Amino acid sequence: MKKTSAVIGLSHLRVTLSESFYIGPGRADLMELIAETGSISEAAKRMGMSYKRAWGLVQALNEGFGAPLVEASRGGNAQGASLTAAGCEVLERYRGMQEATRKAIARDVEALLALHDMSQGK
Amino acid sequence: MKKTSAVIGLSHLRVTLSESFYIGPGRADLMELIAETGSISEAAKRMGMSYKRAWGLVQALNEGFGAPLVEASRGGNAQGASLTAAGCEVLERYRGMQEATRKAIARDVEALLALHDMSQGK
DNA sequence: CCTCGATATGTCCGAATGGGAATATCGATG
DNA sequence: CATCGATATTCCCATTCGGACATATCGAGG
Repeated sequence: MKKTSAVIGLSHLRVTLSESFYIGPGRADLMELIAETGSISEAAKRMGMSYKRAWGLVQALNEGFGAPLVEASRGGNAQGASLTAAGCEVLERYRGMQEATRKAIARDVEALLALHDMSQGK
Repeated sequence: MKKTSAVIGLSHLRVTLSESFYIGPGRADLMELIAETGSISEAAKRMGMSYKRAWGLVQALNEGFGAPLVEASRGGNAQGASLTAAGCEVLERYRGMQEATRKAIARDVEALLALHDMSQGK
């Protein structure tokens, strides 16, 4: 069984911009950790995924968007990764959309939780 | 390659009610088709999935929610499937949340699309 | 020119996913 | 009680996904 986010309410929001690009919770979290740590491998470790998978996601982000969202350089002391300006904006917009969605669906979530509890006789 | 919904903008909204239950676009579509056709197998066919998979999703819905959302009966002329009252409400609420989310993120989606086009020099 | 740390990339393999097909089951109807 | 249509359930197998591991690569600094 795959571990599902324990958050009650909005758990997954995916926004598609084109046939080849979308942004969802996993990609956003990875971008955020890359921004925080300055490293793809460290971000991968903190997300509990392999470097290979994280690197694949970065590829999907960059190639899918058509312009780099994550920039990485190897060698020397400048090695590491960071978000481009476009990457930062995509991430910020996504966080904003998450929050807007939470607010927009809050009442329905409450109603569903009530229905859920009632259906189980709690 | 799995066919991804071609819809630009909101493409996936998943709402988690408990550790064992969530409702997302695929499950909602399946429930809707079951309500329309009165049959799990026909709904599966229209969604382009196997009956087995559809049946598994129905199990996940019913067992995960803790109360039946889809009711099925076999034998006789009453055979078929339909949504329970709770199932109808879950579906309607989900559709409402989808619409509320689309409205809530519309401006951000527009901004991202503009950024996307600009980043590609279009 | 050697080391070091992080990126980049390929290979191998186990787990999970899901389809296809076969089969069993149910129950009203004739 | 035989039929029929749809649900319920079980095998088998191809494909995919991703982890583990091994290298290769880069480039500043000692």
